[in-house]
Amino acid sequence: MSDSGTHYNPSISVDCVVFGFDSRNLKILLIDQNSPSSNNSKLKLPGSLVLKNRDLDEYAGLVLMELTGLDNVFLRQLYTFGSADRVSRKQDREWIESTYSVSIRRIVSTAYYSLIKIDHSNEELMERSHNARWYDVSSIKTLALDHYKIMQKGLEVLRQELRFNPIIGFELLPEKFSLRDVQNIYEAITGNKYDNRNFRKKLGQAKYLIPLNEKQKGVAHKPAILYRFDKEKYFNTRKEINLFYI
Amino acid sequence: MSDSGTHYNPSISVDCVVFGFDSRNLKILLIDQNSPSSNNSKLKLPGSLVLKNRDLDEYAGLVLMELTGLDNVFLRQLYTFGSADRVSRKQDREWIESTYSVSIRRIVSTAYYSLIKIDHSNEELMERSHNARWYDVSSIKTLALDHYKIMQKGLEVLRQELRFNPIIGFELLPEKFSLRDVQNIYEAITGNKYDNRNFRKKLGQAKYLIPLNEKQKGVAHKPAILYRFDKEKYFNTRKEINLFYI
DNA sequence: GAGGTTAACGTATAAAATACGCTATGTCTG
DNA sequence: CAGACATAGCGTATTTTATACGTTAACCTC
Repeated sequence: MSDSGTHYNPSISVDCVVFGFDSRNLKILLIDQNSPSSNNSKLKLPGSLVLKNRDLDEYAGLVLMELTGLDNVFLRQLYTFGSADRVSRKQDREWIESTYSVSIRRIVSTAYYSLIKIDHSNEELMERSHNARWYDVSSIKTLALDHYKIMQKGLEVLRQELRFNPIIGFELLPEKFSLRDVQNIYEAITGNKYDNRNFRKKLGQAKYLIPLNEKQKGVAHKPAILYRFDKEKYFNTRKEINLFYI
Repeated sequence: MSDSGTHYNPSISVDCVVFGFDSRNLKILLIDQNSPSSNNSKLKLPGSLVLKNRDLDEYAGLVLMELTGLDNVFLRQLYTFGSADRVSRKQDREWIESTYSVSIRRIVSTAYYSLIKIDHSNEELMERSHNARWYDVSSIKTLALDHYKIMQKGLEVLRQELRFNPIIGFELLPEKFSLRDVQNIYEAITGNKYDNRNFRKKLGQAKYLIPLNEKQKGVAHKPAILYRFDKEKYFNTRKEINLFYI
């Protein structure tokens, strides 16, 4: 975010773990921190120091809006990373100080995670204006600062959330999708494999999946019927979960 | 925490939602903010501004340690509250500024929740040195600052966590407990009622509940066998949860 | 020792999860 | 254009888990 340095709180930041899905693999939106002043190229999460008079949650939304151009996306708080030494490396500190024109000491960062329909995102724009691209989550082995740890936490929470809340699967899917897409996204996030016949039997109970009069085209096998997600039906027909594990 | 004012970061604090259980009701540990300088008595969560060079998570443990004298208690991050106006009321700001001898603007507070065996806590000490007492959660209708909202978030996360993780039930129970105690704690937290016969059938499958050669005494009905919780067996016999809801 | 109260065990039924057989419908290849 | 192939889509049988509820047991109080 661009603003005069003195308005930033030099000890509070937000970072966003932005997930997407390309019908096969889970993706994450990362910024290539390459700049004239630093010669080592390193990937980082989108994020920013927080302006002094801004709500934290609201500010995370702004950061995401500026990056993707998208408003009203799924965005939730993840965890707050507050190790005293998380910005202790000289090059990290210098990068932040030159970017924001502030003198920093320690930064507590509140991380958020967001789910985005990848086909809604303007990849060219993100690349041109922020050097941001989608990466395969499984291909990422290291990130700047403690951002790898933050990404891991994002994955953990995403998996946990998916157990109770199928909606997040639909935040990542395009408007029209096949039942196989749903299974792919569940498998990509949980790491489990499901029997296709039983999986679709389970989905068949869901009243919020509306079949369209449309099929896949150009696939070298029987084309699947496409579905859409009915948000209203979802909230109306969802039964109360009254269950616990021993 | 007592320290020279200049060492506090004036924009970051921790607050703790501390839950206990008295074999019937869910309790919360609160501090009566009554002081010579303020004449209105108001309850608040235990918490503190954070010293500049301290880890956030570690610092929450210290706050709890100073309050209860207990170390190594169950303590997890809950949520970070970062509204720009959460300390906007004049009396709130003045109370904080005089307590910590710092000038504050906005405070982002990271909230934690903790589970404590109520019989391990030294109630007299907590009351004498910190004006802290256990209150019935259901009796609390309002708290200082945005602490009521924080408490609600604590309850929400506790309920969510109890679905997958029975251990938290055992963090609240004493070393020896009856199956009825377990049911009571589940009912107190979830707000659901369970059929006692089916509930204990379910518990019967749990290999980590070890029956003791000991019964309740002095109860006006058939005395229940007491059990203990075997942490090792819990982690060894716990089966993988491979389930999701549509 | 009768009555009250909760523990503890049991049985019958419904619902959900799991395993796996089989046919249908499109594209691609020779 | 016939046959291979791949995934969609439907069905059945079995096991596991949840739910509902009947019954006896062991302690207290009066």
